Amino acid sequence: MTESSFLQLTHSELMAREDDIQRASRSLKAMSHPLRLKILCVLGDREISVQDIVEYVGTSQSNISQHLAILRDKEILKSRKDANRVYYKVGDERTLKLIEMMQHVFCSTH
Amino acid sequence: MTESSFLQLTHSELMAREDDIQRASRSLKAMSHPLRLKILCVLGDREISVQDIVEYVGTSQSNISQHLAILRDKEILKSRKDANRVYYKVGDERTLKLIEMMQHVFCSTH
DNA sequence: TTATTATATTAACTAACTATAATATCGTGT
DNA sequence: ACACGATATTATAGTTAGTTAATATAATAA
Repeated sequence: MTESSFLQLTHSELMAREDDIQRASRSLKAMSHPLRLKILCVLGDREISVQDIVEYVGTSQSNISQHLAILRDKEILKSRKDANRVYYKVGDERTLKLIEMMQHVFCSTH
Repeated sequence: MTESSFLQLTHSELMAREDDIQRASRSLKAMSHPLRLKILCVLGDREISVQDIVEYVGTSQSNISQHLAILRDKEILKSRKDANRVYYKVGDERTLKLIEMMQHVFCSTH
């Protein structure tokens, strides 16, 4: 451990990094489930209702609802209620960019 | 489900997407653990030995070794043996870009 | 008010992940 | 051959995440 940028950090800078790591890993973990990732890809920059997501993704309504709750709790998605339907979309511009970047890295056609 | 880009896809295109989703979620899951994410951030574009990673990240040698194995198995990291030491670095340029993008999205200072 | 559609919640069971401790392997120097 | 340092592997036990089925809530329509 002769050369280290880490050793030049103050205590509070190290703590900030630790916070970033914790927050990032929570978000990434939320995104890393196949069904949830598929939800994100289906959404893209659109806003889609729960029942349409169920049809696109192809599993039970209960299962989708639970996965949507996880993405909502981690602030990756936000929801809007209209009449008796609920619409979901990606929470912010940076998350959307990250999803696009993931598609660039992992998708054969993008 | 009136308007759908998904409905215009052929069977093999849908299968390719399914493969992309599976592969991406496996990789993201591997990256989404706090210790593994910290390893990736510590590495950046450098090549670092196991014992230095142990010191930087701060857990047992056994624990680090197991997490490195997971990242290696998913082809996120590659390793090189020199004498009785093993050096790790990020597997390819696209993964490195993705890590930088994650830092851009999640880190207070980057 | 009753029925119906859309979404969310809860319970139960199973499977997967994690950290620790103990042990094994592998390379190097004596 | 033996000891030592570096890394990997295995076993175990605790924890968390996943799917399914059943039920609840909430809005609308009849």
